[in-house]
Amino acid sequence: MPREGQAVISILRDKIVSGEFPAGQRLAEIPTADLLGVSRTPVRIAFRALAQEGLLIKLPRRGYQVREVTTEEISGAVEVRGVLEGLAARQAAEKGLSQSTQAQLEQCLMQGDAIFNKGYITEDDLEQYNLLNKQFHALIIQASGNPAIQSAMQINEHLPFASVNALLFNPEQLDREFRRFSFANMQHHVVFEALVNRQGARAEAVMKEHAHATLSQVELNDNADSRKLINSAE
Amino acid sequence: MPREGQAVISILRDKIVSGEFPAGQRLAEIPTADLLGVSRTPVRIAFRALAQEGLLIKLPRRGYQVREVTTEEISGAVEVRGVLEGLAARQAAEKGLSQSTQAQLEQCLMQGDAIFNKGYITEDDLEQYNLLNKQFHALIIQASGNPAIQSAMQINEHLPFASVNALLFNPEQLDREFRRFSFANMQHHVVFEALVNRQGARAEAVMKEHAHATLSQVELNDNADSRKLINSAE
DNA sequence: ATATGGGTTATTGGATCCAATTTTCAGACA
DNA sequence: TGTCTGAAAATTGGATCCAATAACCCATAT
Repeated sequence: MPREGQAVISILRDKIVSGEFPAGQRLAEIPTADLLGVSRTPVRIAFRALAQEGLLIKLPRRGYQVREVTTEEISGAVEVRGVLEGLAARQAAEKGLSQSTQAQLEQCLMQGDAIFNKGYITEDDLEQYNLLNKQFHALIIQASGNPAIQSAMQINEHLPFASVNALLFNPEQLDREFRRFSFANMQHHVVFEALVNRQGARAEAVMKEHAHATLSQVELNDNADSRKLINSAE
Repeated sequence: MPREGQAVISILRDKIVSGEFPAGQRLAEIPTADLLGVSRTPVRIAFRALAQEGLLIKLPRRGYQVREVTTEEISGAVEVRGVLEGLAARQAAEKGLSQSTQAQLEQCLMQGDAIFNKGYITEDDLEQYNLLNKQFHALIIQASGNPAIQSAMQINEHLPFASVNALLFNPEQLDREFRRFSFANMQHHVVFEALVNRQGARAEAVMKEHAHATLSQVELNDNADSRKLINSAE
């Protein structure tokens, strides 16, 4: 049985978040199907799914359109991520960490320290840190034991630039980025400490603040061309 | 053009949340298509959509299954709703209410007061209050100007019993329910006051607490049979 | 008696066909 | 020249057809 359906969704999602399909672009079924070399059926399903994710908007009788994402929306989504991850941290603290989760979080922290203890960073370092960061956040959401948090974040996570999975950095100012991400790594330590000590409110507050650190408002106003996006595929 | 697609999703969603398709029930495409008198295509799309909403889970090669919703999941979803609506209230307070929004919120409060000033309630009252409640919450989310909040709540809102749109009450203890909902209405007043006075943190805290009030933990442990669900269709 | 293997069946996913509706363009009339 | 009307084209959505694959069952062999 052809099992391309999921692939079509991923390909189209990539083309959207990478900017290959620019914001505002209209997408019809037939040209898209031709482009991907599949029939209209999987494309139709993909369009619906991506519309539900919020990447496309449906124009009645005119197909779909790549959604415009404004900086207001991004900061709104970051704010949402903050409260959701804050909630996850609080619930994880209240519930207590399992042995295994605690060990895995410590592992993340140690590997992060190794990166920043050098005193400088390279692009490769950031790529590696991106994976660690992703894992750290995923572990805490897991540890909260609240599946609704993950569901609620799903939609947000697909918005380009708003996701934890997409670190945005400026390769021309690696020293500044070093300070930024090294600070983020220190915040991870604080969150971890709060989790271990069962300090729910503290964990929540730090995590909420941490959401802003990952994507600072300053970045939003920077020149987009000079930035680089590490978008780890799922 | 046949335009039943959206209807198929709604019908199936109804059958699931109403319990006509009990939790754990397996659903295959062909029997479902026969049942609804449509072809497999719209059913397939509906299954995918409902799976993304979290009402169905996909069993590889075995179709879909109506998802079991545990009380832990419900209270988890209520918690998520709390932080999201809390965020909405804070951002609405920080941003300030528009004239029109303030007027509409006042309208909701006045109509709510009219219901509870009688000193007792009927089932019809609760039905009416359900609409007011829904409108009140929707207005605040709107007023936050943060569309990501709405997106994030979307998934949660489809979980039965966790939604603002579904008030759950016990018609055999209308006096107790009177106290509960009259208290909820008073909380609305406090939220409104905080919003008008631009007290973001206060609005957030009260709203977060208010989420718990709508569906108290006590209710979860009650005998389900004696309760009645008002589920206003969207 | 049980386990394994082959064949049948159930079931999903993609491709194509068909119907319906809207949009758009062109021509005609005011 | 502008506007209105009608027809054609574009496009979506549903139905059906076909292929592929995994589950299931029975038979046979150890």
